[in-house]
Amino acid sequence: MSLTDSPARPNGGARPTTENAFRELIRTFGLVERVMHPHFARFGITPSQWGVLRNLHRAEQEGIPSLRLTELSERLLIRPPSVTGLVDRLERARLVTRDGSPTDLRAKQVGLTKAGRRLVERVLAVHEGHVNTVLTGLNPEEQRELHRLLVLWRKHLEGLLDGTADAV
Amino acid sequence: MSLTDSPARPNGGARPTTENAFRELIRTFGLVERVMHPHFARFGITPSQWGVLRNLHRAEQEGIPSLRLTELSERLLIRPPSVTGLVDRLERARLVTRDGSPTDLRAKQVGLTKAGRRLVERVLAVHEGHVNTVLTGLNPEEQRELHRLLVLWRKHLEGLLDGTADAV
DNA sequence: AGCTAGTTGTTAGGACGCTAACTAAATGAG
DNA sequence: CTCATTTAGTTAGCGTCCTAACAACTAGCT
Repeated sequence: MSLTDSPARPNGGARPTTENAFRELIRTFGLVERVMHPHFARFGITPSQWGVLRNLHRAEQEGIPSLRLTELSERLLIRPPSVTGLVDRLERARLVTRDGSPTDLRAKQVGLTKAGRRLVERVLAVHEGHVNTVLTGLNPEEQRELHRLLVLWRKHLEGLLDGTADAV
Repeated sequence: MSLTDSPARPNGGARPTTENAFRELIRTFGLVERVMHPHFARFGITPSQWGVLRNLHRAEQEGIPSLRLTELSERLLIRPPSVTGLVDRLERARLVTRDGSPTDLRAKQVGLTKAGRRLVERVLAVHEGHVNTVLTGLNPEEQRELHRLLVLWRKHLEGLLDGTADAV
């Protein structure tokens, strides 16, 4: 993906344009990805696959044994065709099952297998520690502030997307 | 890539784990991408392709008429094989040229075509305005603060990547 | 009941990123 | 000079995401 525009480029010491926060987000995201990828690779899965497993696991803990593809799509913020492929690979790895729903013959119910559940628990056992490592560059107050600003920005972006089909 | 883990999930008002800033970064990034993609699509290019064109244009303005593939790879923070594909498509679209270097027969010099240069200038004419729109959700001070925190975090992540081959 | 309209998921095809493995050329040590 | 090593770029193959188009099914209106 990479919306990357250019690297640090000293900028000759001139006008720090409003574009800086923007670029920094993109670069930081790339790094977070690079740091997290090997973390999950140790368990034989990708970050995206973890998203699916984690959501199924959470649902289970709320007493919901399986989720529909559309439901997963909404939770993961990706389109249904992407979920299809993701679930294909997880199914092939025997980590999830995909069964037709009895009440709605179009829908598919995706659920964890025993192996899938075990994997999630193994990952969770070290996950929080790892996320903390990733975030220790900021103290708790900075983390809260960063979170606050990102939420603020995100709300604004959501407004942009909802409002404009494609206004300049 | 979507490191997506799950959506807002009210969290029942309980322990706001340190993971929040983390998740918010991922979600905000996804939105930035969704907002920027159509912006570039209007010009028939993708955000990644813009990265190439913009860097070539910047180089030209510094008196450097072309960049090598490796140089592009470093500036864009992506691996050489990805640059190959990117340049392939830009070449097919007649926006850049790829010529062998006379001094080093292995190297390829990538440069803007006339059409590529025109396109960059057309994009630049509206680009800053668009970036500003994207960022108006935050006032200037908030933008600076967000930038500061992201840089802080990024430095930390870079340390993690340099230091550990794969420590837990 | 019957027909239209909307939903659910899939397939097809494209772009982007990665690693691993390879070719061709430059470099450098003996 | 020659041979081993390093560097530049490409190819092959995988995983992720997207849009467009489609099949199958549901639902709602008459």
